[in-house]
Amino acid sequence: MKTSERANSQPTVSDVARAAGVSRATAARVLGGYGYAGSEARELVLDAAKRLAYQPNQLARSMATGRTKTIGVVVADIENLYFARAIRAITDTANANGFDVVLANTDENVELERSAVRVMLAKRVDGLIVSPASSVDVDHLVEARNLGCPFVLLDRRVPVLKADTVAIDNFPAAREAVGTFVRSGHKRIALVSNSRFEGGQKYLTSPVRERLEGYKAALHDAGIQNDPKLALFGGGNNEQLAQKLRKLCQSDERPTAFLAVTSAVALVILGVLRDVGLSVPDDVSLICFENADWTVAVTPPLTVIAQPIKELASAVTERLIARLQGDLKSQAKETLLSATLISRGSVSIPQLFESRGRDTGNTPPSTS
DNA sequence: TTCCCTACGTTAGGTGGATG
DNA sequence: CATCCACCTAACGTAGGGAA
Repeated sequence: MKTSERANSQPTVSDVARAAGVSRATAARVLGGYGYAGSEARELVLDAAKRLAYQPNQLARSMATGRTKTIGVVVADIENLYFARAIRAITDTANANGFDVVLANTDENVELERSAVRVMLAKRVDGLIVSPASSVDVDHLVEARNLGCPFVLLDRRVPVLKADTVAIDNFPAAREAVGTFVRSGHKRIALVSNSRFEGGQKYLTSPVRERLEGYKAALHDAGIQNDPKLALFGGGNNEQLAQKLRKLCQSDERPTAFLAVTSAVALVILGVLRDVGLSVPDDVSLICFENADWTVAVTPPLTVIAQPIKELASAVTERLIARLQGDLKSQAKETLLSATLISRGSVSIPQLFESRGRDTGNTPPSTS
């Protein structure tokens, strides 16, 4: 059956070639921008393509090349601001390099992640960008690699995979944040996360684990004994986290400072503080990871640890594209980007001190 | 039921003609 | 003979039709 005889079919290279009076191959080379083509033939082909509103058939192209020019992105939570911003930058970078993006959400669930990777492989994506839910259950990623589908890890490190990774250097960032509390005179400092903690620290995602380690290191630096009750984990449930926080805030062992591992957790903390009648920074100091827009719109504006999400996501995409464009031999590379503490107004000297101060900028609070 | 063949649209390598 | 250009065609992976 001839192409032109099929009903409802879009014009193909054959149609363009026939309309232009050249061979199929010549038309294909002009339209594909490869190989030789005379200027006269080129003009005829482009004119015919315009007349027929020709659009390349990506399915056929993929069949011939074995490439789909598609990148699969598997992240834990697309509602999370951090990932939303990352996806935006990944899409921009991918598009600029001629790639499309297919997205999957896993809700931090390894089974969903496994299934998402399977779907991506079935769709024959050229490569994957993954923010793995687990640093232990990664057999599906090993399988993807064995099937010739390269991947780069976004934000989370999984040493056992020896994979290209682009992440934030969380340890010093958390250490600096806690150090800021310490320098203001805080001794009871809590770390708050909404992660699951069953099975212990090794089951935490690497950013949370590294922030926890940075937190502990800063306490150690200051000679403050680590109180396990002050590391709070919500188990993926905001209400459960709020309950734990409420209980802690109403106890005699109430912390005077909170380090939130995400801006979403900071929102939960602010809600609880309002409920129990505590204010920031007079009663409690607060620093959170993520420079979310709302953190400057609240009173006081929050001191945050800003992460270079755009750079992170661009770097991860560029790394994958480099792999796809032939860099299959070079060793896996781990890139760590620095986070920056931005001092605003949510850290002050704890209540037990006679005088109060507040960080109003980059200068340390007065202790006079 | 199983096996083989063809169609789909494009790419890419091989071939050969025209020209200087 | 070298270079440029255009044509021809195998191959890609899968669905579906027809033959055995």
